[in-house]
Amino acid sequence: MAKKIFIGVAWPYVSGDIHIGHLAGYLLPADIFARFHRYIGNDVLMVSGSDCFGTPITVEADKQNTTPEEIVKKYHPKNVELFKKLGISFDLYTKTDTENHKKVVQDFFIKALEREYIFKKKTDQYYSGSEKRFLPDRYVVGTCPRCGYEDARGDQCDNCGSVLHPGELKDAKGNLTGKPVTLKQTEHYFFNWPQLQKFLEKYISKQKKWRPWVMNETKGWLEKGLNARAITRDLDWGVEIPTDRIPEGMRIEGAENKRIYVWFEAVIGYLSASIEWSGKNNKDWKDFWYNEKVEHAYFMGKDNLVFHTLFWPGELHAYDEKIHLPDSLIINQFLNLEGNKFSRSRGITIDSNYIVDAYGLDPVRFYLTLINPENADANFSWADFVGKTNDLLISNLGNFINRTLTLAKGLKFDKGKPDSKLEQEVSEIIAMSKKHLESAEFRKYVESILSLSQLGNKYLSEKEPWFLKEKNAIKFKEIMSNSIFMVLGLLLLVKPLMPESAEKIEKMIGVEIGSWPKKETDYLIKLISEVRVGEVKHLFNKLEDEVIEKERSKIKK
RNA sequence: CCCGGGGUAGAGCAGCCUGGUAGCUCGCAAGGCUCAUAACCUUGAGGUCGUUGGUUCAAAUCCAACCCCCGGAACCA
Repeated sequence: MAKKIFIGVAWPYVSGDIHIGHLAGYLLPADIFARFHRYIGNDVLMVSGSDCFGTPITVEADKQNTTPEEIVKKYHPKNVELFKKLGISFDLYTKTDTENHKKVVQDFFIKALEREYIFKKKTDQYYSGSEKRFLPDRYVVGTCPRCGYEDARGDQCDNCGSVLHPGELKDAKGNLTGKPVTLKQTEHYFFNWPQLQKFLEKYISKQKKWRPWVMNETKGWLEKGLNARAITRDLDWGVEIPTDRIPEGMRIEGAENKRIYVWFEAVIGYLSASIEWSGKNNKDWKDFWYNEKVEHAYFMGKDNLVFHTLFWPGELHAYDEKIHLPDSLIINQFLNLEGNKFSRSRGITIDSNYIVDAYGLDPVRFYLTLINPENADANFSWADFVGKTNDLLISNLGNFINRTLTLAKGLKFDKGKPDSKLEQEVSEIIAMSKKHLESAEFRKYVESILSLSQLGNKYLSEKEPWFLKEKNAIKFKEIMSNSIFMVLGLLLLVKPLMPESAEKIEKMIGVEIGSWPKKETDYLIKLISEVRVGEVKHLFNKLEDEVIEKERSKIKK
């Protein structure tokens, strides 16, 4: 019955700053989803890795006066360590500069070429004589030929919105050096997107699990029509073009100075990482890629949308028509910080390492999931973080568990049924949470957890068991048994979201829930009699108001 | 310019597809309770649903125009 679930998580740039926007945007949602599926007994493969190629890496290397290789060496282990600390449960977190990845990309390239989805073409590109290299269009500025705007970019004028072609810009110069650039002919491989238009339209029409705005955006792209795009660039850092495997007539000049470009190559990491994982774990990656019963879910931010809704399915189809295509594309909007965009250079950022060290992993996981930017941009503010942590996580959830365990300390519970109305309500909340987890609606999932602890708090206030402890021990035990039932429900629900806290609860009550049971409430009811409350500790610590000012002052304006 | 998203009480959001004079959480105020991390429970105040028009007996919800914010195959989740 176990289903195979492949989870592809967007690949962060190796030198990038993994801030809480990344966490909220795709890392945490993916992890919760993965934990949930393992929990209910599915066979999960979750992969990602550091994106080692692309301009930002070479720029960073130049800045630090070193090589891209050194940058990868320096930052990749940091990412690995960070994800371990954040509890992001990758089955494999690799990187794109491995031999394996290069080989898979080259195989992929050759196959798409053989299947005639790739053609070659000569174009004019901006060339910087002073730097002796071709510049991406966006690295070129000049005067717009239409409106005269002086800061127009190589491919587009931000002032009048005109799309510009190479050569149209007047007084074109490099935006980093300010030196003039000229046009120079260069030959590249292009991916033939128009050829895939029909296929992709059909593919899109079959998707049912995408968020509405994701579908709309994708349809918008298709309606405009896809254009062929170059998949190689004049670079020296990236996956080499496998010229010796290319038929004579399809070779291009100067291929040794060109590389397969990141947007085509990075997504292939999902496949190459699966292959690497299978080699290391003695498993067959094909079970996850050539299998009717497998489900593929991808997690990323909205900037990555078309690469995954159109380009990756298109590439896969060009590679092999039998390979499994993405099913769920769980794409988030952006997280802002105190109303501003995250920006490392402007100092508007919160380092993931720091916030977890300072405030604990689970409170961060909790809050970022609560405000997950699922359908619209969300905002992280320290005031809200402190408020929600204190008022929801601690006062509502933590407090219910704490007051129940404090009252129930030392009690031995008999086998028996809880209050049937309560059982019904708990059962409904559990079913609701499960549904939200399955459909990747994580905000609603957190809300349903809170509705259970709120139910518990209400129950205790109504029943006032503290009066009965002496007067009516039987009634007292009955009420506490019901409360423990709700604590067990919370334990069940909280696991994918806050694994550390779940473990703490298990320690305190002496009971573990290894896997998500088929009949949840029946199982929980059976567990009640096994509960022995030991030492009770607070799960989370309250945050002082001073935190708000202290942290806000660190964010530069 | 174009494509997509958003604009609903002090804050964060749901409702909009399938019209019927607004809902959730937090905050705030009052009361209750004391097992609990000044927590918990109850009640209440607070909104011309971005603007302007249109359709309709009736619009946050449908239509049109406009304004503001975010993203869009450089970098960036």
